[in-house]
Amino acid sequence: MPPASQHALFRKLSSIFDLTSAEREAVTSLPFHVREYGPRQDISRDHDRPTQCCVILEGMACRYKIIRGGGRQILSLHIAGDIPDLHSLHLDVMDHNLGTLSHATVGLVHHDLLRNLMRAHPRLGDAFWRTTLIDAAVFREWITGLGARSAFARLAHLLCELFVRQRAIGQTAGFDMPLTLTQGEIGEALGLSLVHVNRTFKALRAAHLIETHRSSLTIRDWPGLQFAGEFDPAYLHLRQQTLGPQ
Amino acid sequence: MPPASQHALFRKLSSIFDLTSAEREAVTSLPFHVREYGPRQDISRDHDRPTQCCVILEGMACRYKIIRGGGRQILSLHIAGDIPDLHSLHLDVMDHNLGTLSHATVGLVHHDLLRNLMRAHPRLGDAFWRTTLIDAAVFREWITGLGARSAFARLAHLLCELFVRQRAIGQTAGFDMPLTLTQGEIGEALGLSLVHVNRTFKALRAAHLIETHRSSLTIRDWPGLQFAGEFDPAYLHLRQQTLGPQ
DNA sequence: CGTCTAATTGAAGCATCTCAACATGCGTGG
DNA sequence: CCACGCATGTTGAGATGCTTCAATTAGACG
Repeated sequence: MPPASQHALFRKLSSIFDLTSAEREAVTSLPFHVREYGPRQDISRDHDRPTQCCVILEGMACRYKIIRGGGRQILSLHIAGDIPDLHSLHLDVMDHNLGTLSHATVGLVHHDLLRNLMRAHPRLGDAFWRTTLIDAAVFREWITGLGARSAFARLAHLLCELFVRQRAIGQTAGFDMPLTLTQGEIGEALGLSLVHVNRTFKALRAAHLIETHRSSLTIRDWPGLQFAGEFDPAYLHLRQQTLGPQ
Repeated sequence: MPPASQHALFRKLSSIFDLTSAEREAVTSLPFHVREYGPRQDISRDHDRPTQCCVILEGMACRYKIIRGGGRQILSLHIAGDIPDLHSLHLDVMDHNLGTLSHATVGLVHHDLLRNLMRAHPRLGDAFWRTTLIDAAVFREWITGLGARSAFARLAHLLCELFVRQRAIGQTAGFDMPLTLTQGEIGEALGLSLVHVNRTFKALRAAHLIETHRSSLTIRDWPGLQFAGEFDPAYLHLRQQTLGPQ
């Protein structure tokens, strides 16, 4: 149980509520099995019956579904601290795939151990439940974007969400954030073609809202970008302090 | 605590796992406050901080968000047995609205009572958690439809979902099901204009997949409709027997 | 440097939207 | 029981946001 793994999970839960020292101890002593994945590898697949959950420790992963015709729809993006298959604790069969986007390190924990932890510490159980509820809140926001917003607003919104979530785990510097997703992957998430994502990036740049670099992005006009994306971070249900300055 | 309310909630939980007699007793003795709503009334609103949860006993409700410009995006549809604001137990602030579509009867239960129930019966707690996870699974499927499927497939999929869910609670007769949603409301759910929903209905009829009546719909070709909508009921995570014959 | 992946741009096509008109059905009051 | 009014459903025609196909450029890495 390496320090990095404790750190990511502990930070995640702390970003949600205050742990007592007993709870902290219990989480910290959870035995993880650490595993490395290359980019574009599946962690678990549609129809699988997982027996463990994974905490992302490093890198980026996504949930996705395969569409008839060969394409895929990305359902959510996951960064360090996320537990993207926590639902498998109570939903036996996977109804989607979970895979990496970049190189990633994950910590694997057996379902039984998590169940025991939650029985012994009901408040921790509630905190884990809460993380799955926040997941659902993010899904709702994505539905809204896909159903009712233009490509311009959708992309702006996605960038806002990534910025706030990455800032909450200390991965941003000022208004710079890492962005290793390809435009094709962003298209798979936003339900847009690669070509149109490219044109939409161009439009966001032309509106002086962002600057793009190789594998990072700078927000030039944060209020403007939020407005363009109709972004209100409330749906992320972060504690006030994790929203950070600005 | 009228029999109808017990019935809907009990059936819901039974459709998810086997209750012991003690658990059954505990659920059955939950004190509900029954309330009636007219069509198109809000049960709770964005930014509210609910102190109770509602079980739909009769009628239809939906979650929705208001979009800049006045439109709205419907996020999910809810029928008898659903607890569409169960998330408020752990997410203080509503990030969307919850309103009725038709006339509806709901049973209200205070958060505290639910929390006590779950502390006393952890397996019931898991069952409630599971219902919110199934909600999230439905969101994922909607994201897939909105992001990657044509209007034709989206509408077919929605009808399949409504059919299976209504059949699971005994609201269908053969291949007939009630359908009180207006085409405008369906458009708000599918991210389509009212006009295009109308044309898509016409196309589904022309393909001999469905027949439409005033406030009900008959599925003429169930395998065909499922194929058209790329519908696989696995994401609803129903127990096998509630999937019923066929 | 050559090779590979990702980003960029142009041009034509199409799914879906908007605007507008009209039809149908149902409830209500006279 | 009929007549009106309102909500819902239906259809036509033109506009547009996004897609697809195709080609080119730029960057990263051995």
